[in-house]
Amino acid sequence: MTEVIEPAIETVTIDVVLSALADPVRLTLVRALDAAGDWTCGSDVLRDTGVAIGKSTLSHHIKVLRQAGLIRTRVDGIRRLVTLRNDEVEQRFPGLLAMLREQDPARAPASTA
Amino acid sequence: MTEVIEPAIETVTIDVVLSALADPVRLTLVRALDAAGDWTCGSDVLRDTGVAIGKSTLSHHIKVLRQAGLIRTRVDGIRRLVTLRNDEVEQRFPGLLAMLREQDPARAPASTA
DNA sequence: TCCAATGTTCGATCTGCGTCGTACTGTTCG
DNA sequence: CGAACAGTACGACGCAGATCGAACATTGGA
Repeated sequence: MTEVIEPAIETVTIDVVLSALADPVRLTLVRALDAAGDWTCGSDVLRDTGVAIGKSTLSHHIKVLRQAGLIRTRVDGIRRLVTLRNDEVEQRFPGLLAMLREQDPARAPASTA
Repeated sequence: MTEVIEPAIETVTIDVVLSALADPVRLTLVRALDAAGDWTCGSDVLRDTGVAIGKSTLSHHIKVLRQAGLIRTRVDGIRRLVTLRNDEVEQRFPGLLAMLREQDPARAPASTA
């Protein structure tokens, strides 16, 4: 009941997903949520990633990601918690999240030699 | 020797690929090249897909796709032939091209019921 | 009830980039 | 050599979207 509306995963098209992921800020957010693996406060993600944007801009990006079917928002008292729709995205677009995880600048690359 | 310079597939990042595929025209071009499966003249792709853009714009998009490591350009006499770097892209980003092929509006969707 | 905290919405601004037209390059052929 | 063809390079224009600040909404607690 405390979930913000989001599209069913079957109705999500790859076109919209690609547009959503094309922005560097949103890509960072998705990667951070993927790394967190659990419900996370939006502003906490901002702090963790070091992305410097206003709260209205963050709200905008979260909205885009949610409408693209990539994340889910849950109302928890005073704050909104967000999470990656991991399994659903994996089911609809197999391997997509793995591609984002690879070459993530926030994680230490394998070839640091 | 008659190949236009292109990045090695290992140096291609998912970020750049996502940005390249975020544009609807470029997405159409990639899908058309994927469907063609062989060296194709750029202007022929335009005609086949029905995309209405000027030739300088087409040249721009082809350049973006090539720099993103997705396509290859070969000089053939007076014209330039382009092709998808199918195997390399599949190796680096497994499943990516399949995602684009699915839900391709140019191909008849499976569920036309 | 009043206030603080978190996030959304709205309007305005500004930058990036998709688009076009023209000029230019390179190739083939007469 | 010169003309026609295919594409590239470059500068300019316009629009979509990223960003911000301020006002508003909602919840929790004092």
